[in-house]
Amino acid sequence: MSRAEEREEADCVCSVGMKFTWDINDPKLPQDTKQFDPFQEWTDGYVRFIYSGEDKNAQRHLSGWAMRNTNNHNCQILKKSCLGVVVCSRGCTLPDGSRLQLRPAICDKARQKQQKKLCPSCNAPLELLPCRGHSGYPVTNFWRVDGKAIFFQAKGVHDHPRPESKSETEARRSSVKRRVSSPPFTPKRRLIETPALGPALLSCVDPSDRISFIEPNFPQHYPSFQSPEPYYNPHNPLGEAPPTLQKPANPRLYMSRPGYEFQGYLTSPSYPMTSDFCDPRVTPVLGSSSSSSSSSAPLSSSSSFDPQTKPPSGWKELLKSSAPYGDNHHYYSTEYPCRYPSNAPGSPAALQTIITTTTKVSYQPCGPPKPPLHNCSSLLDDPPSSSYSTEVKVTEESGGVIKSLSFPPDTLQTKTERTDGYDYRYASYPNAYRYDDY
DNA sequence: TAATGCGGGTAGG
DNA sequence: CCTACCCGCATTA
Repeated sequence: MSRAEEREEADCVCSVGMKFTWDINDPKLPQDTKQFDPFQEWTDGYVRFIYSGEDKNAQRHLSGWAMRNTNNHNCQILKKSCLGVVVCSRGCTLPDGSRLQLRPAICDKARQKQQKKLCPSCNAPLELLPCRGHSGYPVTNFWRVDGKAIFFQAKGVHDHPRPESKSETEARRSSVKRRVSSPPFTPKRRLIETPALGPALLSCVDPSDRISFIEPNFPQHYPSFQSPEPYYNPHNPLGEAPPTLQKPANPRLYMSRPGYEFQGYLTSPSYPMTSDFCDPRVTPVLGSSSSSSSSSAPLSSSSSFDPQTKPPSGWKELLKSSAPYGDNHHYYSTEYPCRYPSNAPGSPAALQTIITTTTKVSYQPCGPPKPPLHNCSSLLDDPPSSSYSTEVKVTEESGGVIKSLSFPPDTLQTKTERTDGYDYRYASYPNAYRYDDY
């Protein structure tokens, strides 16, 4: 590594993972990592991190978001997709002014049960707000162990509030259990998911729990990475819908940007493109949809999102569950900056955010048993020592064409139009960029 | 009871 | 060839 790079490393604001140009599917991942990222509980956006293989949280593939295992038939890469968040279907406000934002149970069965419960606060049914931050599909997280490092890659921008973190949920459960075991009775209806305390409970939980994963030792080296404050402001009173594009400078945006676009991973234009960011190789192609996509004409058709057809299956349930809603669900539309991201206020690029990327995934069938697969370990068998050449990567990938589209103008309206109580949630399906196969 | 992972299998693109 | 996703199974906490 050159001296210059080292220096860059020192004052670079981006994560170690973002400094390299890699994709979770690459046969070879950066091997010369000298530094690891501190564990990030609330990753969001198209980010990459390289954690130490020793990091307990990374080992457990932890995430603040409720992520469930997804079978990608690739034993080298663990894939997880976001389940969203469970909220009160009525969007009621808890005594403390916050809103219920439960962590969806990971287990399908448990989740179904969970959804049958009622809001501990207003007794309205609970609703699962699915995540659709990745082209209308749930945000996905990928984990891969390679050498001494654990590579993490996330795709998509969560378009829903944060659920309780795992530790919060656990804390709540145990505290409830305690309460239940000691007192002779417990209001039955409170047994819901364990009630009311959505955020309220936070006050009962040891503060350390809120960020404490298994090893809370990591000082946030990258304060700009994760905001301690969820971008979704649960305290926002229902009545007053905040400025739509109000996205308070969201620190998390500052972390995910380098390196992507070149690969076709896209990066949200909303991510600051300040020059002090790392990856020097990056050549932002974002705003210029036309330039790099001469051959992508066909795709532009995808820009005509049709919430009615576009959204994946999960949607039906969505509709089903949200349809009954009345009106006071503004918060869905107004408080999810992710869906209506903005960078510089007033920036036209504001709505172009949710760009997604379809990365080619090398399907690596696992296990030798069945078909005489070439050992899927090929991925790992690569001489770990071989130095990783980002340059190589770039050239290889440059064969692809990044297609980009701008959000249709109506995206802007989605917000104001949404008065029906549910359609707003399906208004913006990006699918703006695609990675073209040669 | 759940969280997690795994992997077989399906559907749609 | 992929991706998303459903389902059951096993292990662990």
